[in-house]
Amino acid sequence: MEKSFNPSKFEADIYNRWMEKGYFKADENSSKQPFTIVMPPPNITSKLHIGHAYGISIMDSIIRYKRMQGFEALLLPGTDHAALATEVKVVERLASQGIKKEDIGREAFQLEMQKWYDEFGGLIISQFKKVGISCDWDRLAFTLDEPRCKSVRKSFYDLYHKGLIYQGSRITNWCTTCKTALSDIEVDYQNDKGHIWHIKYPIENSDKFIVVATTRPETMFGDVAVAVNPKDKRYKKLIGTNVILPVVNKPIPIIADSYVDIKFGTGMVKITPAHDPNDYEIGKRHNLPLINVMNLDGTMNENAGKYEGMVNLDCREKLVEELTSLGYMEKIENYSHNVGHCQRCHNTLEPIVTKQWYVKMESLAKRAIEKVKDGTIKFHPKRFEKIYFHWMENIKDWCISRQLWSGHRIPVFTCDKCGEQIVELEDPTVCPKCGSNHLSQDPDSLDTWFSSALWPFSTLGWPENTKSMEKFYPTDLMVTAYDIIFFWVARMIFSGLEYTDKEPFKDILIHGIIRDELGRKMSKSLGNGIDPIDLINKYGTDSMRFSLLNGTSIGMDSRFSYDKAENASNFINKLWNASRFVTENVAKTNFEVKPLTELKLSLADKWILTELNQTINTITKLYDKFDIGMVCGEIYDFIWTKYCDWYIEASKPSLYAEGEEQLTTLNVLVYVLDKILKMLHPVMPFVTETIYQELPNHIESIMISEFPKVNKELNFASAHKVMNEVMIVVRNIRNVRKEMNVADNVRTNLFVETSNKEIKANLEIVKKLASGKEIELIANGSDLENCTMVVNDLLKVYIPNGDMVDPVKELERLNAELDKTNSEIARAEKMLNNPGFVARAPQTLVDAEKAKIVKYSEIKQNLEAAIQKLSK
RNA sequence: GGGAGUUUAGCUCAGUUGGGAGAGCAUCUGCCUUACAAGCAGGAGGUCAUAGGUUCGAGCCCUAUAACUCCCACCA
Repeated sequence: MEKSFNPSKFEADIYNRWMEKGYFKADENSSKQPFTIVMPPPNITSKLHIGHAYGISIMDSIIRYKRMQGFEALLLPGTDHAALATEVKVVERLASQGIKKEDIGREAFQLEMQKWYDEFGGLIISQFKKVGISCDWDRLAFTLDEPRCKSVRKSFYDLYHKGLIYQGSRITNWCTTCKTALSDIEVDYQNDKGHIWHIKYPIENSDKFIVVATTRPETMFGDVAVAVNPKDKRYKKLIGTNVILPVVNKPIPIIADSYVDIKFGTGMVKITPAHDPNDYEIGKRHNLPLINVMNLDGTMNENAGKYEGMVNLDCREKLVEELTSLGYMEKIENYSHNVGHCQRCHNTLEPIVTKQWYVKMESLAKRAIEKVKDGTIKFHPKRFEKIYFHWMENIKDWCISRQLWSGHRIPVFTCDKCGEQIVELEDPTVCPKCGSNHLSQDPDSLDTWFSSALWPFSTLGWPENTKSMEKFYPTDLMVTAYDIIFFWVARMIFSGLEYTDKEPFKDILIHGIIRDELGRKMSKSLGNGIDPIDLINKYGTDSMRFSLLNGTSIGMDSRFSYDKAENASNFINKLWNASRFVTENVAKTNFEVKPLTELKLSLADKWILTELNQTINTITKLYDKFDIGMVCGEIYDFIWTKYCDWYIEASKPSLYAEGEEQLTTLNVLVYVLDKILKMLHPVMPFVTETIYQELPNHIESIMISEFPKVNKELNFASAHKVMNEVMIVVRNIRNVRKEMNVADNVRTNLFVETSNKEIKANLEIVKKLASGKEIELIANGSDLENCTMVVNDLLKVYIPNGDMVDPVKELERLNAELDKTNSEIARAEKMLNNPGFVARAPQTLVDAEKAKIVKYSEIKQNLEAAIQKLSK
């Protein structure tokens, strides 16, 4: 093995070999139990970002674990066309060349979209491969490809004919830049600073006036009433009278509606049903007309009189001037309030009444709620259920039409002659009602989330009854960030239940987002984004994965820092060097693999094997809980602290001996390393594969090896306990040496007094760990002069002081030890003297406290004897 | 306005059903000990946000308070 691990040298080759061998493929004809994760398809809007890398690292770790456990593991990859988001990008790109999409027309524009998809789709896939994900590339899906078009068509067809899709005119959020309607959740609210204008509306046939406040004065051309609260005593008399709309000079009635807040502003609200959702509702209740004053591009229409054709904000400015000059302006105040913005282009949205397609949500939502309530679908962490329920229980009909040229076109055809609406699985050519062949298709596209909602089953071949559907559906796990619970998770759930009659997945793992070092969201405008590919180039894929995963807990955000990447990199170096140590010693000897049960194991061997079992047990549970963050921490500790710091050091004496002892130790070293690599492989696929290939008994690839299981034959509880005590003594000896200012490179003789057979048989281990020069077993150390003593209940170790130790200091140290021991005894006694504790605490705990008293009393005696001797 | 989350070492965060406060980084001391100085060994550093309560026992459970973060709603 080389001196250090060089990721860039190995990774691409290893990945290609895995692909060539077909390890990533999932076989629908397999008899193994399936485990399926369908990957959330990234938008092909640009390249991979760190959030993708994080999510996919979680998924890949889980899928590799399941594969090693013998599941037919499928990680299904794909990409999303993200109609609006991508269209915005393509429009921007064309604009930079001075081209408008209208200039080139729908068909040519779609070619531009295709160009974009080809360019970035390929890039994203190659980047995913760099992250090392083991997905079945033969199944690569795209939300806009042929099979997915069929799924979309079928689902629309079904919903339409069940009467769950309808067309209606109502007020919707409209982006005047993107020139499309948006669904409610595509609106981002921002607190914008603006003004609130207080405008006088004269009362008809009177010289008095009322005052209404508005943040959008230009909408007054659409005013059809002024509303007051029916309980508002100030205005009771005015209800039913008219006010004159200034500039327009039209009478509108004062109406009563409980929606109006008496305390807010003047308690009078101008009602503009065509441009405000609340006014729209009030208008409906009072049968008021709708007066639309705006064109879809944000300019004013004929209802704005002389302002027709003017952009709304210009109109606002001019109108305010006119109102002021005519004396209608009461006052203008600064005002900040939440304003809806387009999620994609960030432009201010205008609520406008348009004709759109909607999905009726009530029945769909009901079932989707039930399946989470009854535990068929589980959220991890569970608290995200609440967010889901809240949204589902208050859901409004879903606006699915978008006035875009990209994405899935709405498959509704209308007969130009008789007006018949036709929705079929294939494009119709003649009208089934009148036979006319003059049919026109709805010009609009579907919300991109309409196709995303079908993803868990459209990717498996639905609506065809494929073998893959049979084998892998319902899928097992969905892994995604909390920010798309509404957009995606909720919609997949009701869609899956509606179309396939099954839940689309059993478990949903919700992860947090990766923030920057200061805890800020990564964003283009802040320029604080971290490119995962840069990280891979600098630290390697395994380090990147580990730095994103280690120490995270599910559902929680985490901060990225280069320290973490450094730490991961150091960890790999540690593992690499430990492996080098093992394999080089294997190479030096006549190594042969032997079953460990046939070997005479040392105390340290038994200890590490018992620790290994415990770690396997813990890690398996953590993987099963999808808690990859803890998996990383647990295995990090096992490798670094247990295997390297203790076991490898303890193994050296017998390793440098020859014969049976050496062979045994090497076998244990190799055995444990093999398990380590396998446990770590799901998280760090490349370095583990590289090292694994150096092990003497390896198979073709670690990827297809079996995940470690607890081996009960290799559990040594009592040896484990003894070794733990030895370790405590060793630590104490090291501690004493420090206190006595013994340099680390100075070795001292050690005299050991013990009745424990295991310790007697493993003195070399103690010598090695405690920097001993020579070690000798003695029957009774009380005769030894001028020694420092370290005690435990199992053994006493005497260190001859030589000239360098100050007896006064040693006395101080022993007294401090004694104090500590006394306080331990006092603590245990206090607990045992508490009748409540003895009566109510579990017996094991009570016994443990009693045992402590015995143990520490023995230590106390030894310390007191030593102190007495030294004081003489 | 409604809801959720967070608050633990200087920093980033773990902490399983309540049973002696943990890691990484940073810091201090000593070591080039034949895997690793990207390392080893040993320290120091905490009123677990605050105040109550339940309990033999609370970082963990309950109640209130404070600060920060996020989501939903969108009062002109």
